[in-house]
Amino acid sequence: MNAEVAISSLRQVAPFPGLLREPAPTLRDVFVGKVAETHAAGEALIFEGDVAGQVFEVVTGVLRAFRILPDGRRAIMGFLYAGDVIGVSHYDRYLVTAEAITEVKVRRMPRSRFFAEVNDSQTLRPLLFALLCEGMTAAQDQMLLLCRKNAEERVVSFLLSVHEKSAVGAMIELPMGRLDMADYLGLTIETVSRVMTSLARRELISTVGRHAVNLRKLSALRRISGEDEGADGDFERAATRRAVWPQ
Amino acid sequence: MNAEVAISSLRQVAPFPGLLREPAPTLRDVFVGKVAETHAAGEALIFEGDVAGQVFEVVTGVLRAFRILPDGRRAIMGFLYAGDVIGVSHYDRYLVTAEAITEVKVRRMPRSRFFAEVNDSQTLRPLLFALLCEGMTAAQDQMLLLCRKNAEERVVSFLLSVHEKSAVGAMIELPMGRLDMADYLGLTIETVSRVMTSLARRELISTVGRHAVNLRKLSALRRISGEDEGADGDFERAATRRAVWPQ
DNA sequence: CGTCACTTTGAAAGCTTTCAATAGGAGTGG
DNA sequence: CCACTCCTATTGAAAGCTTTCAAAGTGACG
Repeated sequence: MNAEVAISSLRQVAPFPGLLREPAPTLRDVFVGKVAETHAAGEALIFEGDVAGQVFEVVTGVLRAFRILPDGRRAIMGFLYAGDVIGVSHYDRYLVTAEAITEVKVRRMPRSRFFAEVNDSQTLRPLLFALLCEGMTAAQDQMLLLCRKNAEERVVSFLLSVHEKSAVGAMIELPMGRLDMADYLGLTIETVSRVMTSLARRELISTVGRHAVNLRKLSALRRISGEDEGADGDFERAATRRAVWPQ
Repeated sequence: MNAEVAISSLRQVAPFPGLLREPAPTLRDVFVGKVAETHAAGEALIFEGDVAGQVFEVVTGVLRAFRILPDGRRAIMGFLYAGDVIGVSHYDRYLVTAEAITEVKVRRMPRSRFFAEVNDSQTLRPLLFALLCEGMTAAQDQMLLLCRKNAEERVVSFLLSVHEKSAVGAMIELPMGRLDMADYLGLTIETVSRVMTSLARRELISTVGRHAVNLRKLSALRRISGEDEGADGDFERAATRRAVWPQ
């Protein structure tokens, strides 16, 4: 498990993950020596609006980070996996609530110490910078998805992104429930369910229980996701749909 | 104009802008001495996918930063105002295309030098960090908007966010066209237009030409935006709409 | 003052949501 | 170990909001 974690963490930072074999420094190095604490599924580690005193590193398990509108509507900003860090911001309050989806193990440290250590280290600093850039890129991908993709494209894009994170053949795990997926993709639970059913009926995927999916036709799924260049697809439509962009 | 710019730039960085009176260091200090270049409306400064060799600082004017799906659908990730910086990332390619909406003046420098200078400066480094955090927060606000708000809430939220950036009474300027607003808010141009018309008919706003709006009833608009706590509103609905969140 | 591009408005269609009911899984207790 | 119960997921039908298609209106600019 630890090796897997290290690899996934590496990929976030190294431009060419395949080229790296020996252990490279990662942000998680700041947390060495801290004891890992365990939280049960459903527990919240931090609450939106609370004073942001601590920074956490996910060692094991998956969390959801979300914000809630006053009337109760929830939007999940992202899912946190091993190697991810929560609570990094220059605001004095947490911007999201982070809740365990599965049982999780995390290590924590005071935010002030975290920043001091990272700031003093010539090797750690670029890693924090890279982490923030990764986060920004993920956020932009998500904005593109929410802004311009339909329900099927959203679900397929999500499945593929999970696949990229944890590529073990064509099998992916979905620790989160359908409601989490819906609140992440800007859909309702029913729509997510319908899309999944439809994909399965077309044999593009097959569900294995509620929390695992077999991506049976990856290339077809990539085409559906909306981000495929359509190498074999119709070039015409792509060129004529919208006149590139207005001046 | 310069004074205005400095103020808006300060707000982005200082936790308590009201407390600062004398010139504080800002990221733009890196660009002093660089000549400002002018670009006409419609011109692109950087292209998504191009090698990211340069970092730009907006001196004057407004730009749009966007990504495009293979079939031509466009999503605007954000609008860039004076004091904003483009091209900062640890990827070697630009992630977005940045196009001038109005005539703009920018200052540029090689990315490598930008990073070297920021990295060497004890005062500049936290400013870059703050900039990234600001960007992350804006992205999360946008994800919440795109994920869970309806058309009217989106448009009103946008108008209010512009108002916060450039509060000059109740008047705001919208240098971008309706299509830009639509591609930023995940709507169509027609829907944006309809919402604007509806708001005007209800006298919550009044449009002044195409590029200026008078926010006539700010508190009502805040209530509509979806983010209002509803101090005077019905507390019941907020509490019962969704059972907080599922375990 | 005419042209062109952008915006507004209308009507119909479509996709997603809402409401409702059934089905399925996981955990608990007998 | 199996039955029961509860929570989550799936499915169906109708409603609703936004989009699409189409046309008229408005403003900027040469």
